[in-house]
Amino acid sequence: MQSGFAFPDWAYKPESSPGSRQIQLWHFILELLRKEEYHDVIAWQGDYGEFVIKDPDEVARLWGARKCKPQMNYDKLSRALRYYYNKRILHKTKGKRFTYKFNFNKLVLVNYPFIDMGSAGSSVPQSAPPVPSAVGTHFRFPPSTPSDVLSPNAEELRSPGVFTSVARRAARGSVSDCSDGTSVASELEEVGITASDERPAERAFRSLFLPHHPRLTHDSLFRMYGVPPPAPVPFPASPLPGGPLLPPQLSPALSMTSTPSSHLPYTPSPSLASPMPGSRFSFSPEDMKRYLQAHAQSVYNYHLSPRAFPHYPSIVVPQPQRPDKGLAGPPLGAHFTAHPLHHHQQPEEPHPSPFKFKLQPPPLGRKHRDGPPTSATGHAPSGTTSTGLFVGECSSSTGRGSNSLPSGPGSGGPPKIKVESISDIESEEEVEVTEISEDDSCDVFAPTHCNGGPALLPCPEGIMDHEEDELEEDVFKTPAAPPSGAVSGISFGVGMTLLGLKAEPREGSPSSPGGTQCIPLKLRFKRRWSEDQRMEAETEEAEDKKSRAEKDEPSTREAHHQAGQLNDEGRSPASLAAPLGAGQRRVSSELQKATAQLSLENNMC
DNA sequence: TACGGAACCG
DNA sequence: CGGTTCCGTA
Repeated sequence: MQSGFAFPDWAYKPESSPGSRQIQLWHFILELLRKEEYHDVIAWQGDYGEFVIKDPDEVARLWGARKCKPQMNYDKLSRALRYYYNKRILHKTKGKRFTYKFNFNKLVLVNYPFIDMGSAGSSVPQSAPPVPSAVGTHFRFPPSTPSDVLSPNAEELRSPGVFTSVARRAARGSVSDCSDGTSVASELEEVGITASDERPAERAFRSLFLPHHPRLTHDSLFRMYGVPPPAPVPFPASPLPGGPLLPPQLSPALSMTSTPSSHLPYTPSPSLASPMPGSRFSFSPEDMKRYLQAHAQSVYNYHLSPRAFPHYPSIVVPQPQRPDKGLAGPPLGAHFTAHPLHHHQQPEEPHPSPFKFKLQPPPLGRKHRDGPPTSATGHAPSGTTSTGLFVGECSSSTGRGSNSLPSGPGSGGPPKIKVESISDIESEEEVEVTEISEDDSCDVFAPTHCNGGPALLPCPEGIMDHEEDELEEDVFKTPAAPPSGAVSGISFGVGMTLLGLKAEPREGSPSSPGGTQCIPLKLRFKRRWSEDQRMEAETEEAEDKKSRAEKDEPSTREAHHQAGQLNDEGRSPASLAAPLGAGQRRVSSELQKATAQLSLENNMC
């Protein structure tokens, strides 16, 4: 058996992945945002992540088209958006009509790396959202099932990301199809076939994700995607000597962990460099990676849930390529260290790759409710759409009308208590702190064991969950800076800054085994992270708890227990609870990890 | 215009 | 789960 280091199921839930069939509203919004074509209907505005829906009806229409819900309208769409508030994916910008704000810091991109929203090139005028763009990178496609995963190859898969902006172009078409995208056809196309033109979006996505490892066989890809992989991969064959394989499990974890920070130093990120506040983030691979990482975590934390980002595996952040040393040893961690992937194509290159995207089947109407078709509510039908397509087929049966159900609470309901998290509000004053969660990587990933190798232990979900809950609010409200911060910050940038961590970690532990110079830095960062993290964790915990308290608890706890055993650093309950003491432990663990990693990496160093 | 509960759906 | 639909409220 292969070691299946597969990651636990729970780790992947394909359903919402980018490639997966159901597109999520926020994904969609992002897509629209990135396209200039739609700038008149929706566009970035103001702050980082803030966008305004200029033409609500149109947006709704587009969305409806995408989902094959002809009856969609802004009211409904907005409801959906409102649900995002709780998830913290979005916030409403108060006072401004139709204006919402993404919580990029924690979320998104992860799923849709390709979206580089703002990047658009500079083309976008002011509106350009400073959003981080495509961070495509390594996002791995989550296999549906663990079983799928399996092969080591798969691992490799995650390969380097491609950070291209491809996305942008790619995305374009996305809006359209109800019919078209649909499954069947598209699958075929994508499959490798080229599809050169159609559905750019899909392709793009796919391309992004695609692993470029040649090694991956179709099969593997196939498994991963569930779709046949595109054949040719544009990337060079594995550059890594070691072969792409490394113990997968380790690497991911490790890499995540240490990586981010460590590299930072070396790379001057443009973003940092440039003071641009809020403005855009550089698309350099490094940044992106980092960003991604960060997001990744966020995501998790976020609740976006694993699916969004399978735990570390997916991310694995490739290390930023080390500029100088080309050599790049094949550190383990890096399987994919960024190979030289060609990120090149920035401009808008279309990638030839198809992506699978399934659209959903035609809608049925809803059974119950509907009533007589109220016939159109008057959406403006046609016309506008740029891309034309859309909705062709949706069967719309729905005519929702009036059948009203009594829906009343009627009987018996057990009293539900809802607890809302009050704190949400915090956003207001919230500190922007945090963010840095990335460090979770450590914990979260703790997985070293988890995935662990050979055995796949199921990582306790709980851990994550709990942790993940949400720490996130963080930056959300940030004024404008996030991008840069985030990026750079990812590791510490933001955190530091915000937190005031400043760069100085005390380097308590003197030596690192490797002796490498690198180490120290890494360690430092780590520590820092850990600390931060802790803080966050605590905070978050508290907050969350409120809200979720009721629900989750039980399970969570259990999970924790396990967790505790497995990895200390993975915040066991205790650790969380315990402020410092635990922290130390954690640190040490981290150190170890770091060390380990270093050793791996140290080639580079 | 915006919010959010509730039921329902896939 | 992630909406969609509907609705009452503000």
